[in-house]
Amino acid sequence: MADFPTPETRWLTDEERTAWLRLIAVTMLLPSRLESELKRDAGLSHFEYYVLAMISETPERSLLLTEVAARTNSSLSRLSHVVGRLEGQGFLSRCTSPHDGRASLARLTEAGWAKVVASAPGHVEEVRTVVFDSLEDGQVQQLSEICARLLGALDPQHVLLGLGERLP
Amino acid sequence: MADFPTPETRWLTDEERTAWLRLIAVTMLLPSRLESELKRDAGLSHFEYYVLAMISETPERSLLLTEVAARTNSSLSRLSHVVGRLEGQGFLSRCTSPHDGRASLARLTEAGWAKVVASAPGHVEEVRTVVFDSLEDGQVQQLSEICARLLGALDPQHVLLGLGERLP
DNA sequence: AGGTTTTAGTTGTTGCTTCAAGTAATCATC
DNA sequence: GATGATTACTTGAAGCAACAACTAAAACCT
Repeated sequence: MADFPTPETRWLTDEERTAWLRLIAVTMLLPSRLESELKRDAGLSHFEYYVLAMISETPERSLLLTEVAARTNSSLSRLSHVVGRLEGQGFLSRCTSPHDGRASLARLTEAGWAKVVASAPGHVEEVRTVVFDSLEDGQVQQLSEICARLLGALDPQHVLLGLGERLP
Repeated sequence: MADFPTPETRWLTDEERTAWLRLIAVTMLLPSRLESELKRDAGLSHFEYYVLAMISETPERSLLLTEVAARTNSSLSRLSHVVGRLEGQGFLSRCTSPHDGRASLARLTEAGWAKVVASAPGHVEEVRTVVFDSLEDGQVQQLSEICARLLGALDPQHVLLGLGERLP
């Protein structure tokens, strides 16, 4: 659209272009692969699994919705709908935070915990087959470092990795 | 679910786990970043842009829907809806293939070509800021190689890169 | 204390995606 | 050269996500 005032487009080199096409292909295929594996084996969407798994890793097996939303890069609206569904299926329950009347905690039920325990191995196996089995030893470290740098641009506060607030 | 016959889950090492969390964060954030940039600057979804851009790169500025679907990892159904919309906006037109009465060609209109020309620089700039400006020189090559390996598992036929059929 | 602002979450609408079913042209086979 | 199978797409219904508008609690600010 507004193409004129721009000094000059810095087009991609061939090397960059190839890397880009491959990266974009990965970001298209990887989510849908995980999606269908989880749907088939656990009856959950990847997002639903991710929410349950994240809550399951806390000591109390409960998390503030705001916190879940931040760590999953989801809007509170989306999360509210999804948590409503998961609650309807009996995997978690909502209760108002004792410290803050606005906030609600999502707490895993026994069924929810069981669901995670049952689904995790298959999911990890899938991750292993798709990602790590394909890579040489050194490449895991390389991938990690590269993604860390990309996240520096995509998520400067590192909210998604749950490191949002590291107190001073 | 069926968790028993599995020999033993091969859990992720710490290094792998970190790499995995970062990779998954990237696959969550990168698409939505491109999505909002394109929506804002060009009024297109990333998928719509990708379809137009892919067609624009052919000599005739036209492609079979099947081919587009394969290269974008989209179902024909999804593509049919999207192409319908893009046609409604005047960015492309459909016509039946002369060689195969079942197949249809999507051909860019002048407006469609203009749209791609207008949107591409901003999009490339965004890609550069988010991805390549963050990386050291060697890392572009590393990323490219790593993604190529992942695609080996995700897309063994390399359909997405448009290399599906290399005739004998 | 009172009023504004910010934060946390919910709800409803709109639109895109997926899924299932259907049509029509072509290929394959006998 | 008819019949069955496959391929290429279309269509309609259902579900999920994005967006906007709303409620309510807490924090902030004199």
